[in-house]
Amino acid sequence: MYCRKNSIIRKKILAYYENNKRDLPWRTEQDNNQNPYFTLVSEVMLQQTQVNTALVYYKKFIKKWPNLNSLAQANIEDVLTMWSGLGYYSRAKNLLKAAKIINQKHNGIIPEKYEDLICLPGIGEYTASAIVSFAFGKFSVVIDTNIKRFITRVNGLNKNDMVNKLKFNEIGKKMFPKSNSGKFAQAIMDFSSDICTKINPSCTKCFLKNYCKFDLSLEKNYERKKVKKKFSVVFFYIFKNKYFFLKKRDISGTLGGMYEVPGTAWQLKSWPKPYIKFKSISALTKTIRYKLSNTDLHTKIYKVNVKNKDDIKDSGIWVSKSDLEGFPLSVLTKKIIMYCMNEK
DNA sequence: AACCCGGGGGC
DNA sequence: GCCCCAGGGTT
Repeated sequence: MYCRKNSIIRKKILAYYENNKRDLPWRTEQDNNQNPYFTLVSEVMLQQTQVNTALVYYKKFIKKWPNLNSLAQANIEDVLTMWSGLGYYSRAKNLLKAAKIINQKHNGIIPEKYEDLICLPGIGEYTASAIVSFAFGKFSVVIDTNIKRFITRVNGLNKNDMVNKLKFNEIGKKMFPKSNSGKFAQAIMDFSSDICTKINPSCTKCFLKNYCKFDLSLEKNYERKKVKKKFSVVFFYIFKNKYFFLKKRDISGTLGGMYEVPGTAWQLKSWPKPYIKFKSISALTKTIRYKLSNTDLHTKIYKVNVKNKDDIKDSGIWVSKSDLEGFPLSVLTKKIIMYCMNEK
């Protein structure tokens, strides 16, 4: 059934986009014909990460690996080093894996079919539909949280409406334009970051205010807040002159393949064996409280000045400050190193 | 210090 | 569906 309201929304959103669209480096071609590789890299970086944060990494990444083939030849340590500080490092691993699979099974060409894309590691429903419509110009209902919020607000939905994935898709199918779905999705995202923001949306100046059933009171107390889990960890900054000791984490598991100053697991039970002997000679240097999405990390840092590098009965490497940019390090590891290096 | 933003994957 | 992922941002 033809819906006049959706037609007006489409027209106004697309017009807004023409005049206000963000100038982003992956939006290189026409709106439904973006470079598929640029789309892939940017959309993976934008998973759980906001545009301004991803931008710097995106530019560095594309400069180093300008096309899919070059990325497929890369090694994981270089990709993780590039990703250092961006977080959620399994994205980097999956992106490299996906590039290698595309090289082997798809002749180096990023597949155009949703069914092929969604089989690649790190590519889920959102990213697959984004590539399909942004790069290949096919109709696809792209659903991210901005678009969910938009659909919820325009239709005045509330928590009693039991809105789930299917419902969003159903509404989206009627709302997204048949020939410009990718452009429309990107338009809503820009609109959401500018006008239809989560907090304090600019409803009074919004060009859709007469077509929107949004009621601020409906949105209050939607989510209940989660309690962050607390963990205690100990790290050892072991140094001799300007060199300090780094250990590579096992490639599988959390932060796999990243380097760190050696430490305990998240639940502190006892000091790991190679470091027990430092217990008596080192004093607590610093406690850092480091908060992430779901965790509240209490880290204790011990600085240990060793006389001989052989004192460490553990596998690892000795590096100095100037070597650091060549290694994949998490933000917390960087903080610990910076603190210990600068502290007298 | 207390919130907010946010997609994939494993279960 | 729900939880986790070892971030970054604003107020």
